[in-house]
Amino acid sequence: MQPQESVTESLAFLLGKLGQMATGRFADRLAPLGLRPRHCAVLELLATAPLGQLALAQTIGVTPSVVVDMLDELEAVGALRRVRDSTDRRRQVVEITDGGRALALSAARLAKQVDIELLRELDSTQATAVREGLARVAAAQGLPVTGSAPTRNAAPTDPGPAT
Amino acid sequence: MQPQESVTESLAFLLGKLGQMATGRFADRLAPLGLRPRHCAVLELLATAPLGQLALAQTIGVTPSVVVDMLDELEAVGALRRVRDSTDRRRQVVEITDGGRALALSAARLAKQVDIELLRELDSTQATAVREGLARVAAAQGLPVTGSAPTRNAAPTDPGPAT
DNA sequence: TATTGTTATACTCTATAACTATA
DNA sequence: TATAGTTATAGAGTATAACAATA
Repeated sequence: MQPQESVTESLAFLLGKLGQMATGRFADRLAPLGLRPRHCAVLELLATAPLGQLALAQTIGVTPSVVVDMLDELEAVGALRRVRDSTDRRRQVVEITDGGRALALSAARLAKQVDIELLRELDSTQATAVREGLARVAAAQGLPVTGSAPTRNAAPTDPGPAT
Repeated sequence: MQPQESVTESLAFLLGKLGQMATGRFADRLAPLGLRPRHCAVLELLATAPLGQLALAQTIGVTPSVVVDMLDELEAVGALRRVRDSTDRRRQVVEITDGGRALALSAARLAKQVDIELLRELDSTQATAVREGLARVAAAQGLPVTGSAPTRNAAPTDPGPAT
């Protein structure tokens, strides 16, 4: 089932290479929009409902300070706004703007284009198998449904009793 | 064929997340050996034949200065040695040691273990489909056969008239 | 005292550019 | 002048820790 004897033929290693390549490609496409790949998870999450920053961080599986940066950048592009919560003045609720929704849509189109290029050599059966297989792997490994992956430890499934 | 409407469901994005996760897992396993994932490509390449540093850089698709660092680290672990070329004293031929071969073997075993964990939820048909599909994608995109992926542009085959 | 968001800082990975020693 | 390797530096990505305002 795993016929390779070498690291470079392993799935672990191959995924790393492909991930780097795919992210790079997508980032290039996204650049003209003023976005980077990780921003997309935020936009798509907020498209569903406004969210506080910590909840956001937890959901996409990154640390809060990273969220601050991403929100700064997205706010600079007019894709969202932070609204102080009048009930709890520590909180800021993050809301997507119409511009943000438009960006998310454009980004989704670009991602689809990249996908087509990546899958160029596969027939639709193979492509589907890869897609579904990887989705299953991601689910089994507990990757956040949406959002960028936690780099290392971080058990996002069990954030503990906090909040 | 690409039924998703969102970035976060795209293959491009998914590969990025999975790549990060897989690389992190593998790095954790490798750490006790004093290795990191990228070192493995070097070791496996050298296992075939000694090589000069520039050739090495080109083959695995990274910039020469990165090779210097990696070789320093691998030499510190006793995995290889740099031998000055007596014909052309600018060159250093890099040779793997027995220790290096042993490390490469251990690393391959660890990679295999990680693969098994990653593919835990897939039956062997699906696992094979994913493996073969991804290998095909990698080939189609021109990833270096062995070694870590070039981050972005970098046409290592044609460095151009610059310098 | 705990929590929300922020800033400051550090570490990894990778790249470019300037430098050395040879050729 | 060109090439092999090296060093110095920079940028993107992420994380931890200390801090301010508020609860």
